[in-house]
Amino acid sequence: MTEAERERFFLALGDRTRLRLLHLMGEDEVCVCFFVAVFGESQPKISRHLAYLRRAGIVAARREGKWMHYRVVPPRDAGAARVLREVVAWLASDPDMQADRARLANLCCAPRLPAELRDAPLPSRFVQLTR
Amino acid sequence: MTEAERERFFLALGDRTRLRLLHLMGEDEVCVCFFVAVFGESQPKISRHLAYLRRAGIVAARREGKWMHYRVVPPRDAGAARVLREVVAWLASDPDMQADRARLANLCCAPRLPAELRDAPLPSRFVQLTR
DNA sequence: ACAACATATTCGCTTTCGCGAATGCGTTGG
DNA sequence: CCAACGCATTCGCGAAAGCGAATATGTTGT
Repeated sequence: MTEAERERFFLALGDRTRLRLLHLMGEDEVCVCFFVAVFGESQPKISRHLAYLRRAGIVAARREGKWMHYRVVPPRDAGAARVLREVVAWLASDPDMQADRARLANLCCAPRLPAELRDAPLPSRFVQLTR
Repeated sequence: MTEAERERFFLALGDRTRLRLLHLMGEDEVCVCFFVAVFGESQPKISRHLAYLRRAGIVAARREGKWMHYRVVPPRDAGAARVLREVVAWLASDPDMQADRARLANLCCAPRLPAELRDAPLPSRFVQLTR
């Protein structure tokens, strides 16, 4: 990992929106529309921050038709991977971050999803075998 | 630790000069003049970066007469402290960073220090019992 | 008291970053 | 084929960050 890549790695973590994104992903894969819904932020803003994290090698994207899923991936550099694991653990213990998780859970387990999430693929931890 | 403090923490790590400073300190305390000598950078530049790290709660300063010593300190937040420990370990395995350590060692163990370091207090790992 | 030393801080400039608004692009359903 | 959807990217602006040069501040030796 070059010096510039390492700088980009830490700068990518130096923004509360990007940290919230990382925490909401956790060990799971999350669709972009859920980030927009949980954070109440504009879609271009979320998209730009995800691009930033992607360029820093911290998340990976997977397209499923028109739906884009994102997940945290361990960076190729072992040292960076260890740092990132500690970061995610740190975020997991934060009450404000946990509120985001709660909002995601409330959303996904609601009797009826809002219109704009009606056909959205749920994060796998919320997928029931019977729907 | 507030959201803003956490952002500042990561942004503080998002600069190669500040990372080199952290690595050169390691577990030791280092005088400002050695940073200037090893990096070959201007004193105001080094000073400003140290101030940045200080404000981020990553280093602490100790004045000894006119000499200023800096050392890495564990942040008060336990999560931040764990992340920082991983960061320092990561830096320790980096060849370019190790070159800085080598330059510091060469400097401190030289038969004669350069004039501007003549009276400077050496990092404790280079202090011999007999001088 | 004062000059010299070591370091911190400010000023002004340039570069980089974050964001709303707008737009571009790939996919999908009719 | 085309409109609608989901998302990525660009534009332009304001804010933040990095740095050289200059200066301020505390300490020390004469």
